Amino acid sequence: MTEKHIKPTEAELEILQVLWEKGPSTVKTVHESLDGIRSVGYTTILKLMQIMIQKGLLTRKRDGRNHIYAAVPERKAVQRQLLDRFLNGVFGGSAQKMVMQVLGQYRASPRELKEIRQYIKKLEKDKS
Amino acid sequence: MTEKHIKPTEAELEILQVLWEKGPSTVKTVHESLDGIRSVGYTTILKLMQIMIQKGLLTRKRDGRNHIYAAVPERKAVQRQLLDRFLNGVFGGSAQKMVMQVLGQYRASPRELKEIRQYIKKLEKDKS
DNA sequence: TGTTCGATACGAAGGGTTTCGTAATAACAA
DNA sequence: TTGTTATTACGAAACCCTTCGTATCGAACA
Repeated sequence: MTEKHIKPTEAELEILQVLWEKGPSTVKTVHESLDGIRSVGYTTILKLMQIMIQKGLLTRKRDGRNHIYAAVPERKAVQRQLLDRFLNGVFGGSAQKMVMQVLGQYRASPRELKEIRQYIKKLEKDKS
Repeated sequence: MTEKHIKPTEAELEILQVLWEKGPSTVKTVHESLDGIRSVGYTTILKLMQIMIQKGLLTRKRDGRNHIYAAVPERKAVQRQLLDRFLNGVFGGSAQKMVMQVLGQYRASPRELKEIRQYIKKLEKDKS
């Protein structure tokens, strides 16, 4: 399951998000989730999910007259890959630059900042 | 110059990177930079850069028989926009989750970690 | 069995990106 | 001026993603 090149499109990523969030679901469920955010046809989602099966991004099993779809790659794995590409493509591979930009751009709550700081301290300890 | 929707494609982003890095350049320079990384034709880059002019991503001026191209949007502005989309699309908008994943995934040097920690402290102070 | 109705399968259009071949152009040199 | 060469302009193909209309299927029920 450790696919070399996971590269979901934007629409595919939306679908994966729903499945990661809700667990294995029908097309109907996924469609209802997404249609709430942006208007999109039922068969559009269906088609996308069928394509995603061919690409190996989803699996499915029959359940009466429905299909139940499940995400194949794990959320973390996809995030890791996309992050890697993004970091290299947009920030020249500098994790530091990216982190600082994120922290400056979105004000994390004091609690979050503290947690991040502690996480860094932990990393610093683990290293030595 | 504060474009509402800056959304360079991948190829366009590569070109912008070169121009941000090297400053205003000819097609030849950009092509040589990119061709070193992945094989791509000269006229492909030329065409892309011409399209980018139409989109307002680049400007150019004549210089003898050449054109000198320059990036229009600032690096930081593009990074900010792309980061915003990425964070929302991939990490559900949680800066904290993303930062922690980045820090865990790429080991920053002790010096970088320290700098980030200090930056956070600065943020914490500014807030109060 | 035959009808109904929700779900699936499929084709094709529309839009965008990337690619490159070829034609036109302009500077420079002979 | 004319030829040579580097550069630009342009068109079109190939590819991919997204969208949806329509056809098909199949379970449930009368």
